[in-house]
Amino acid sequence: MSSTTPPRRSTMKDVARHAGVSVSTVSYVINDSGPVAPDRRARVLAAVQELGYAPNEPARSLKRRRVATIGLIVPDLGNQFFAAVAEGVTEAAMEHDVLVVLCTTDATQEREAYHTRLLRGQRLDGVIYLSGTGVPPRALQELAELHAVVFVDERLVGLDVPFVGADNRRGARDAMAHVLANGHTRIAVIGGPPALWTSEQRLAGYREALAAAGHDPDETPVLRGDYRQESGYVAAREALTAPEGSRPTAFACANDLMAFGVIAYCRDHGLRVPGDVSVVGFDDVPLASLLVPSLTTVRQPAADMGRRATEMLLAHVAGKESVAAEDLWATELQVRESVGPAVQ
Amino acid sequence: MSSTTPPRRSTMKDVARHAGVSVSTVSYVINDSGPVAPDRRARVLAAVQELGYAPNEPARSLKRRRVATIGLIVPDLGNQFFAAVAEGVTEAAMEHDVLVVLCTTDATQEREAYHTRLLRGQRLDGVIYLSGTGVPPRALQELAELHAVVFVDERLVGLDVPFVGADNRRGARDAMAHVLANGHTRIAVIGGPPALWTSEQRLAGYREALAAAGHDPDETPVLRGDYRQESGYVAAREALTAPEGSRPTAFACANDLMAFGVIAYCRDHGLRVPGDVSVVGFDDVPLASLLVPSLTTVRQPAADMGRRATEMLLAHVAGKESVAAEDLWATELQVRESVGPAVQ
DNA sequence: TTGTAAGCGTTATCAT
DNA sequence: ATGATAACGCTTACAA
Repeated sequence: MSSTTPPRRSTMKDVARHAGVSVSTVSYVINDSGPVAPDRRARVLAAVQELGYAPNEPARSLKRRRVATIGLIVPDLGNQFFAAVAEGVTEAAMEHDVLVVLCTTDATQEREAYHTRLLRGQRLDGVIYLSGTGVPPRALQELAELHAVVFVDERLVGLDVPFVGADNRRGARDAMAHVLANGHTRIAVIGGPPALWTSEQRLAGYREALAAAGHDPDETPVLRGDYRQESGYVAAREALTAPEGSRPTAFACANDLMAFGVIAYCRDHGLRVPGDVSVVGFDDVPLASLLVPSLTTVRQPAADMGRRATEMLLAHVAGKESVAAEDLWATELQVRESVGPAVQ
Repeated sequence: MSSTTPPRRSTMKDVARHAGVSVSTVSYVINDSGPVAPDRRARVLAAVQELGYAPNEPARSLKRRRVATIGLIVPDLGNQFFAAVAEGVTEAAMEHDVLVVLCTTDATQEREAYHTRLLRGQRLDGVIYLSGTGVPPRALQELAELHAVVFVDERLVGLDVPFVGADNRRGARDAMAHVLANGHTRIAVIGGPPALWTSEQRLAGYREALAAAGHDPDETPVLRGDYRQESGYVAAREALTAPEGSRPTAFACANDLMAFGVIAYCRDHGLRVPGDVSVVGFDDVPLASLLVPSLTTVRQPAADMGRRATEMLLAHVAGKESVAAEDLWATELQVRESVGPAVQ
């Protein structure tokens, strides 16, 4: 780290003096926002080079009333689905020369509230919000009034905010239909937190498929996880230590991480997948296809969703009023090894 | 998104007028930076509440010459190791009420250069830099002169910048020693890009262990990957389609992702791990323990490293000159299923 | 204890 | 085509 005293950065004034022109001329050159004679332009550019001048962004933001920065609020990057959304966001932002402020909430209301307040104070162009709790923090209402906001993946009701997500219900229906097509009758569902829209959508999809196949959805037990691996492990234990005969032969998991937990439980207890137990997940994170057995799951185009949300946000900021209120992406069932024929 | 016209945010002046005091009094209250009589303080607070006032950060930054924001440059979040570092950074930053600007480079020189330039212009308090190429962009020198910078994981030579990383050489030596202890003699190394310090350190560690066990390190073939899964897959193919008898029975992979690639190749080609082929990785990403077989690998405390780097950066910004030049973390071998006894 | 006013480094209007 | 100059919203001497 520089142990020298902070070398005072040069300002436009310095550049102007150095080039023998006025500050406005320098500004015109920097922003290409006014007519400048070729020779003077060259002089300015040379001075910029020489002094290593770079504009002071806070000053610029103050004047322009625009910061060229968006916020991204996301539960946790350890979940590759969220990581992929974040990648999509940063890539799209980069194409527009916009900075991304990253906030991770660990899916807790406290941290969601904290970051929402924090971003509220910033002059941001907008915020991409992935809720991990399903509960809008107080400040979110204000945030949404002050800035452009787009929800991604998780939809919060009661707020007039555009949404980018996947057709969760449909995806879950396909997953369950696939399990049923393999002859399973005793199926356990491992859902996400009840407060989340995605959880309920996926549950609804599972039930739809169950009903369509002539089952009574209410007879299928629903265990509640929290979308983390550990909770899948715990749920698997609960279901698989039930009285013989009522144990499920298949698990429909509301996300891949929990499905990984189920598979880990099976491995630790000598159960074969898919020999003894079949498993489907949701998300299709990169490692789903790598696992042995590879995981049958539902693909969500995470990076695309992040990119799209960013584009929507920036389009809105740019004044385009034709911003869609909703952008629902199709999911795609990925048939792999973790689902096999039912055994009795 | 708000379809109404942007509700002009109130300024300190508004609050002052509303509370019947001067702007300085408001500033004193907001920042708790001056003496204010209790009743007037209350009036100000009430006005703030009523108007929903929040300070204009760009203006504040302009005046204070400090932005309370750090930059984070990272190759890609799809690699859970980097994602974990990023989590550590955001958590530490949150504790200091500092924002994090996220930049992903996809490990390309172009994007590293782009983001370095971009951040150079911002008035940041500092930058946490994870190189994906090993090549410092032009602007990095300037960046480091202007801002506090800390390298994490990957060390770039020739720049006087503090470093937070793991003892890569030692970790690799342990990994290779473990493989050798299992009786393997034909071992293939899958290294990272030659330009990276981590690649060379790990390679050096492998060679050290080889030599210590009485092998000639030069007889061990080194295949070069790029730390991505696919390159591990390709390298495995290359090594395992070699003439019978010269095929390796074990792979030492410079990171987990490439080890996953090797395992995927084996799965696709009917080779058992660890029955036919043993594999060790490096990083211990969350999914390493989940894989079947679980991956024997070297643990790096990624989140801790991110946290520590952030603390160092902020300590430096706060003027504490006692910032260490280097912070090397111990690694820990995680013995799991993917390494077994050598077979002939 | 409170208020006045001078910047912070830009951008953009308006003369020239 | 160029250059003064007045904001932008805040912090902070300094004055009262």
